[in-house]
Amino acid sequence: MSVKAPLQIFSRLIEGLPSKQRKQLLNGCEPVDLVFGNVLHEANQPIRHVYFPLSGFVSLVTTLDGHQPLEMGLIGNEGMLGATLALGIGQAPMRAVVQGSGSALRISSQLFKQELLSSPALLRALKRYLYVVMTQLSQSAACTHFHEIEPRLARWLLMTHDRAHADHFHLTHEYLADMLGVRRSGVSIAAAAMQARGLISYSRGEIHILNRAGLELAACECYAALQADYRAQF
Amino acid sequence: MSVKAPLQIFSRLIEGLPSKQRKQLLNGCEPVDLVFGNVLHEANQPIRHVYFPLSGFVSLVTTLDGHQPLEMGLIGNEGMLGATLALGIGQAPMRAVVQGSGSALRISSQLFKQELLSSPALLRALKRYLYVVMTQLSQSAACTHFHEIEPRLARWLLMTHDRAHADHFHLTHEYLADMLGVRRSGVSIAAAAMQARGLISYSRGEIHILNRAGLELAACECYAALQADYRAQF
DNA sequence: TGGCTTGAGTGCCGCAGCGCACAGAGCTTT
DNA sequence: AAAGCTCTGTGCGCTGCGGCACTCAAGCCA
Repeated sequence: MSVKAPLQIFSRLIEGLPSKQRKQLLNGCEPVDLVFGNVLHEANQPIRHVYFPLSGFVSLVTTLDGHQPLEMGLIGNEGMLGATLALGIGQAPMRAVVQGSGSALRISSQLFKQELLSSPALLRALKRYLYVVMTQLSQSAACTHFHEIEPRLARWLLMTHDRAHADHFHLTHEYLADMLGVRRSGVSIAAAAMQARGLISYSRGEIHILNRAGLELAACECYAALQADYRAQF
Repeated sequence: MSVKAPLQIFSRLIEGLPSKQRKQLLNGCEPVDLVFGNVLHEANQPIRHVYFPLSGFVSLVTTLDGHQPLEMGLIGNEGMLGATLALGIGQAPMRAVVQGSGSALRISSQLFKQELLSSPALLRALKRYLYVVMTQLSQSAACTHFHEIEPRLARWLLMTHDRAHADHFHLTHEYLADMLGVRRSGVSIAAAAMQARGLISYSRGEIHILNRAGLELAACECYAALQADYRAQF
């Protein structure tokens, strides 16, 4: 995908700013491609750029010793990467990996810090967003622990669907297994069940969302809870 | 336990402030007893008071539909309850329950907000603390998912030990099971194993730490990781 | 066209932890 | 002293999932 204008896809965080501050922020931003698999930053490493995904999306993953990674958060055009700068901390708490190719706006950390100083609305938005991220973290922690693979997979697909702005996206079972912290064949079984019910279809990594309403029924309540948390703040 | 001077136990967060700002903050604080089991605030409810535990400690728990609660964080004299006020949000992300009876300092949210405005060092400390909390959330999410009961229990006992400032504390297996999100008898088995190895002893809810070094070996690396995260900021 | 790589289906075994249930042991209450 | 409650030990059957491994199908490359 090239860096062409992402039709009608904006960063919701930026759009929420008053026009003057928005323009100034956009002034410091440059469009970039998000390429599947790229690591935007590692855990405990400095944040060089702040990203506002547009059509692409990014996932935050933690890694634990000899285990596969585990996804803790998904960031699309409803959010941003690098919000911890609002805490005055230029370090990333987790690894950020591009989950879905697409476009984003980015701005250097230094410029962004300046923007934070001159744009109170931006700071306020970031704080709210940070709060949302915290609630998301605890919600998904509990979800990961208590819920079974299939509802979690459904939730995950819904969240990805929201951020991909498309009815299909490329993701292998292997990859999904990493996100959910489970075995690859566990995903295969859950996905097959959902395909059999006509909720999705997939082939060689191409996943199509066929029945979104059905998926919502199949997902655990965490999906709705996370949405509600976001809406409560924005 | 009465509200007598908690000998030599201070709030590390407050102690880190420059003396003028510290005094002013302390001025607005009142000592209170933390009583085991008390709920200091519910999830998504307004924060009335900010607490700085001294000898007592508090745990943050999430609840999911029909499941037992699950602990997401422990707060002792190294931290505070209500840090989200630094985000300008007067709402609590999770339920806060007193885990260990003891003392704390508390201050009303309103007064605290004023302090935040007049004390830049306080604000900075809060921001750092919030960052620590975020890293803790993701670390324990992964730990809860991947690690087994025994190492998790050991980690939990260590964390409690740090915050209880005593070699023994009162906690039933039932309660521990809730914190870890597991079955009560699962805790019984893990605890019995650790008792057999001479790491702890317990009887009717009274747990004694006998061999801290051994516990550290039995714990998963998450304990060390969490400590490192905290130290990196303070 | 044939081989290679990647993604997915499937099966087998093992196990940690669940749900449940009951029994015994130690404190508390009257 | 007896009754009752709370806390812990223990057992049984079940299941979701891990580890592993093999097969097959679909693209890709030469």
